[in-house]
Amino acid sequence: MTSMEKYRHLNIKLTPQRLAILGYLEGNKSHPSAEDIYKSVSKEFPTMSFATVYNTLEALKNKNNILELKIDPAKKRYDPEISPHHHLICKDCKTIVDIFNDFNLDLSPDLTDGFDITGNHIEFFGKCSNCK
Amino acid sequence: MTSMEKYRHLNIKLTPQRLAILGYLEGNKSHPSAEDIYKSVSKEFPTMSFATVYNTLEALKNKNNILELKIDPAKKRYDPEISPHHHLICKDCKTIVDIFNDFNLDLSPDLTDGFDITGNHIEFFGKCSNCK
DNA sequence: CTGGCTGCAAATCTTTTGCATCCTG
DNA sequence: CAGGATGCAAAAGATTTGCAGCCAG
Repeated sequence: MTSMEKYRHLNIKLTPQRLAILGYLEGNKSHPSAEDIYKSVSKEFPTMSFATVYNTLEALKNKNNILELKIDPAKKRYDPEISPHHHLICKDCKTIVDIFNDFNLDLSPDLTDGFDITGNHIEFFGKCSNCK
Repeated sequence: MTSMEKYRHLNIKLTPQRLAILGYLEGNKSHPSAEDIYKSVSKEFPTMSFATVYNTLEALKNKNNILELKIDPAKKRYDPEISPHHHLICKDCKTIVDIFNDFNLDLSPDLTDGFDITGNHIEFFGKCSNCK
């Protein structure tokens, strides 16, 4: 299957830049920032601009093909793993690891202040083996 | 008890500006941003600067007197409630509500990639009664 | 007294936007 | 061939920093 075929279902224009970004994200477990993506894809496309990176990330987010993570207050990070999961983050080096455990997080309605709850996400924090 | 006495244990210099910020935060459940704090305290101290707000928030964070929330990617928000709790956020208006439920979030060590886990935080998201 | 704090302004960093040109569908 | 995408540069926001003068302890 060509990459064009693989991503046709996204219904977005598949430019070479976008295919390069999609290729970089595919199976990527590093939870990269926009700058990480820019730096990597720039090697292949030296004229790549940040606007294109952000534009593409926005499009992919709207198509539910990636998640935008708020875990690092300094910058957004992106996750191509869209099945429900949680995250474990190193307080020192900000490494992020996926956690696929299933937890029961039901809330009794009297605690939810009238909200309709549509989802949840757990952030575990600690220190990774490298930083210990 | 004067506010001086109330905050002496923080072991930071208690300037009038800092006391005003502490007073604004005391019992505040709105999870304000630095700008919210600046706007409010500026009424009392028209020469207040953002540097002082950030400086004070940084000091309080280091003294474990407030939490810095990453819930809103656009800006940091601060929480004077430091006992362990979780948050419920409205995807539309970004209102944040505290959730004091206790959840069992143990992770088997084979999932934690060698991390020492020191804490966790659950973010519930949904739509508040106002935005529905 | 003196080291930490304040206020102001400039700098930094991430993300967004305007616009002319380009190219996918 | 039209509308969306690209690249560049400038703008926008939030946060940080440098520094001279100030004041709480």
